[in-house]
Amino acid sequence: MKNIFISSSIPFVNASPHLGHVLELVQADTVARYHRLLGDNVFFVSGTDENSLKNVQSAEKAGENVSDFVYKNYINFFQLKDLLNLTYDDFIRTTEQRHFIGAQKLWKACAKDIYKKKYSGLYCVGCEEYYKEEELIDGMCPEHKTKPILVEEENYFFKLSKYQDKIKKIIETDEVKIIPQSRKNEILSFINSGLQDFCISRTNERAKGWGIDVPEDSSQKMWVWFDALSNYINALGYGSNDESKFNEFWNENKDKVHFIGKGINRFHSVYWLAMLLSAGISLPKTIFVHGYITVDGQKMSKSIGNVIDPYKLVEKYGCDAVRYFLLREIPALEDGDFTFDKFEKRYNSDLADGIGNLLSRTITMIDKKNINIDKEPEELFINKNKEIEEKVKEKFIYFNEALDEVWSLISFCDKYIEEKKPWAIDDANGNEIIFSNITYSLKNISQLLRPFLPETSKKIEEQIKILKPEPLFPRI
RNA sequence: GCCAGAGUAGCUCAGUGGUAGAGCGCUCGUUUCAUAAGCGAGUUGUCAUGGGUUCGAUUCCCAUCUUUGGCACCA
Repeated sequence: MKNIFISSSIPFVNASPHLGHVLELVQADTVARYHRLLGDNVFFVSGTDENSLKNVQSAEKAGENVSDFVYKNYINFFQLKDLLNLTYDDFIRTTEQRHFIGAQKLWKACAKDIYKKKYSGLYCVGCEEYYKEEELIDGMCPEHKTKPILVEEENYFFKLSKYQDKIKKIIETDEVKIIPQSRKNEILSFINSGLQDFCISRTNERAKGWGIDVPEDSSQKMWVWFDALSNYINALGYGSNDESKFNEFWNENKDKVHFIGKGINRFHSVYWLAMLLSAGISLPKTIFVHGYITVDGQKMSKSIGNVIDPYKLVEKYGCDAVRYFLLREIPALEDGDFTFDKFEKRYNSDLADGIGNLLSRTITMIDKKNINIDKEPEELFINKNKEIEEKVKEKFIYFNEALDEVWSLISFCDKYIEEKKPWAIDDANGNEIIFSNITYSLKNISQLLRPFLPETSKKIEEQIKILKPEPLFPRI
């Protein structure tokens, strides 16, 4: 039995969750469940990033108190757990006390690499953001069409440059493994372009008083990424009175996996590693970078109005149907596309007509003909099941391919039934073997599906036990 | 602009120096245990475009186009 730490990234709470957030959570959950089934000691954590200035701006726009606004959205994210049958062991909000303590401890642990520097830039008051000269249009803010003002500010910087060679080597040698390769290449080329120190604080004024104080300098707030990344270890009690979990699952443990979206790879694969190196804390083992979900080929965005609400989707189709679509139709490490048409085709052909129908026809015949299914399965079936089991294990992390293998076993069973025509057999003996083969496979399929579709897996087991057919997925 | 990846049947993708495959969809046939499901057969492609290397390229090389991503203090 080994310890495994698994994290999802922590999304901003400036809006409700969409299908893209759910993709990552379902992927991470599937892996967490898989390892628990293998007997590993899993700690799976998710959370919300609540200190960003974006949250403050969104709250203001909505005319709400920032804390209330953030809380409301936090609830929407947290409840995804029940919605999608997720199994995090902990959920950390970055406005929690434990996170503040941990973030500040990490800052202090990096103190030798932190220094103060004057920074000047073109600042748009409307956007509350700095712009680079080349981003301006005719010297004006592209958003507000006003002339930005030259602002000078003294901020804290982190000596990222110092870690360039070290990080490069760590990534090249897969000491920290970035999956897939293309994302690793991207990071390497970024590093090769030269790492510069980065700003890790902003003035209280610019942060609107929202965020975590820089230790021993309450005139500044920590830049949101510096605090946010530490959530992973803070959830394990880093900085608290009892750091035993932190030691057990992080510092003295190798198996640590971050699930992130492609947009935040750099923060994890470069900044985070540098911060940990600086603080003398051990590094994650794997960074698993997934893609984004488009809707009918377009980016999901509020302005287009094509944002898919996971709550509505689950309400309409059910939890496992949504989990199945995300894991089967969206390639694990690339972008994928959602449309209701694709969703329903997938649902009908794989879930209703595939596993659902196979179970249904099997149970009905066993029940009607009162067939004994306790016979030893034939070698053909034992071998076939073993073969699929191994393939699923091998391809597991490429969820779509692993599920494809499970479905090939379903198809194998359907063909076998067709060939044997058990409905035309009166002889109980012949049917006993046939259905022992099939139920043996169905039980196996149920086992294989446990991490992916936990509810469905349970239902299959139950139906075989009580022999009462109940559609797993009613056809749409 | 620079760098990297991708461009193969309606869709999602696999693949190979010797004139292409899977699943889904669709059409037809067939079975009846089943959620009008299952099974079988069939269907479609200038393998992005233009050159080059080669006896021969979709597969190698070059260019072009399209597309996706990265190009730091902005998730």
